[in-house]
Amino acid sequence: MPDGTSKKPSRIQMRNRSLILDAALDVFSAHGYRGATLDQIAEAAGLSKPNILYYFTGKEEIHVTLLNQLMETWLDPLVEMDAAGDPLTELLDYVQRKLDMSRDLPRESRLFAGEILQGAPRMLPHLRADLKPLLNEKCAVIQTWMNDGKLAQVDPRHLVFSIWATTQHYADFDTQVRVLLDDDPHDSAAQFLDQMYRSLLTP
Amino acid sequence: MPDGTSKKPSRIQMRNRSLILDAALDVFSAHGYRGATLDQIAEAAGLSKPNILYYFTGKEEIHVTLLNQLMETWLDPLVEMDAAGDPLTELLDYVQRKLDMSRDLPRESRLFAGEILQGAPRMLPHLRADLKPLLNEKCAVIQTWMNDGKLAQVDPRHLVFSIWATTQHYADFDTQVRVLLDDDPHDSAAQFLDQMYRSLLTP
DNA sequence: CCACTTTTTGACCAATTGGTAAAGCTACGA
DNA sequence: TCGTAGCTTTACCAATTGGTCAAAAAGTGG
Repeated sequence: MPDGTSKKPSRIQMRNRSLILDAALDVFSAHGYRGATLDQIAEAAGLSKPNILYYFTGKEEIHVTLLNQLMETWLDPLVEMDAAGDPLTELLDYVQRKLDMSRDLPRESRLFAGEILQGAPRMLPHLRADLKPLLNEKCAVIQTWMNDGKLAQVDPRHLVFSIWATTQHYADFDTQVRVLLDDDPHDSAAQFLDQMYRSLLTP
Repeated sequence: MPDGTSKKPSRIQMRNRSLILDAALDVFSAHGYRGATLDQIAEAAGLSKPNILYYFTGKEEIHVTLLNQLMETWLDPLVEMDAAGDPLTELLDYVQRKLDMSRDLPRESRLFAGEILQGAPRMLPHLRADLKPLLNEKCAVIQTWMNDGKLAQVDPRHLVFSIWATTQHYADFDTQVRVLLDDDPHDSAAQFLDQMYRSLLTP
C-alpha cells in the first residue's frame, strides 16, 4: 500500500491515481455514488479491482477525493470576480465563465449536482466552510456596487443562485436540452444569458 | 397477483399501491434509483418486501410508474399558459407556478432531476413524445407574442430553460440553498424572479 | 358457518458488490 | 546478478439486494 505519510509518490502512483480518479469521475457522474461500482471504475481505468484498492482505501475515499478536488475548481470563477473591476462587466463575465465550465467540465457539474441532490452527505462541511464565506464576501461586493448605483437593486444571493442554476442547467440537464434543441446550445445560451442579466442589472 | 387485466382494483389494492408509491417517491428522490432498496421502500410503506412485489412486478415498475405519473404533473403549469391571455402576465404567472411546485412537490422535482441527470434512461421517450411537442407549441406562442411587440425579443427556448432552471433549483439544490440562506427562500425568490423576468421581457 | 378468493408472510436463492489475503511479478539500485 | 520494495493479480469472502414460492391468514359472498 502506498504510504500516505511518505514524501514522494512514485511516477507510477501519480499515473494510476489519476487514471482511477478520471475513470471514477466518469462513472460517479453518470450513475451517482451508489449506482457506481468498483468494477465499472476498474474497467474504465484499465486496472483490476484489487489494484484500485491498492491506491485507495475504498469506494468512499475515491468519491471524497473527487469532491475535494472539485471544490477548488468550482469556486474559482466566483473567486475571480474582482471588486475593483467594472460591476456589470464583472458579473456578465462571471456568467460566461460558469457557462463555459458547464460545457468544458460537464462531468464535474453532474458529480456536484448529484451530491447536492442527495442532501450533500459528503459535501456539507465544504459548503459551510468554503462556499458560504465566499458567497457572503462576493454578495457584499455586489451590494456595494448596487449601493453605488452601478447596478440595479436586486437580491444578490438570489442573483447568484440564478446564475448557478441557469448555467449549470446546460450540463446537468444536458440530456433534456439535447432532446429539445437541435443545434448546439452553447452559443445561443451565452447570448440569451448575456441579454437576461444585462437587462436585469443595468441600472 | 392483482390481475392487471381485470376491471376493478379492490379498495385494499388502491390503498396499498398508493402507500407503496408514496414511500417509493420518498426513497427514490432521496437516494436515486440505484441507491434505493426495496427494503427501504417496504419499511417506509409499512409493508413487507414480498408484499410490495405482490403489487408491483419489480423495482423498475415502481420507478416507471412514478415517472409516468410525474410527467402529467410536470407539464401542467406549462399547459396552463394561455395564448389568449396577457403575454407578460402569462409568463410571470408561469414562473410563479413553477416556483410553487418546487416548494410543494420537492420530491417530484428531485426524482425528475435525478432521472435526467443520469441520462433519462427511462424518460427519454416521454421527453420526446410529450415534452418536446408541448415546448414547441408554447415557444411558437411566445414567438407570436414577441412578433406582436408584446414582449421583448429573446430566444423562447432558452427563456423556458432558464425558468425551469431557476425555479427547480430551489427544490433540487435545497440543501445548498439552506446552507447559504438563513431564512426561507420562497418569498424572496418569488420577488427576485418576478423582477428578473419582468425586466427581461418588458418590451 | 363455509368455501373460495385475495392478501400477507417467512424462508429461501442467486447475483452483485465492496473488500481481503497472499502469492507472484516487476523495476531498480547495489 | 541479485535482493528488495513496490506493484499486480488470482482466488476468495461476507453482506446486501432483487426476487421467488408455498403456505398461512384474512376477507368475502352465499
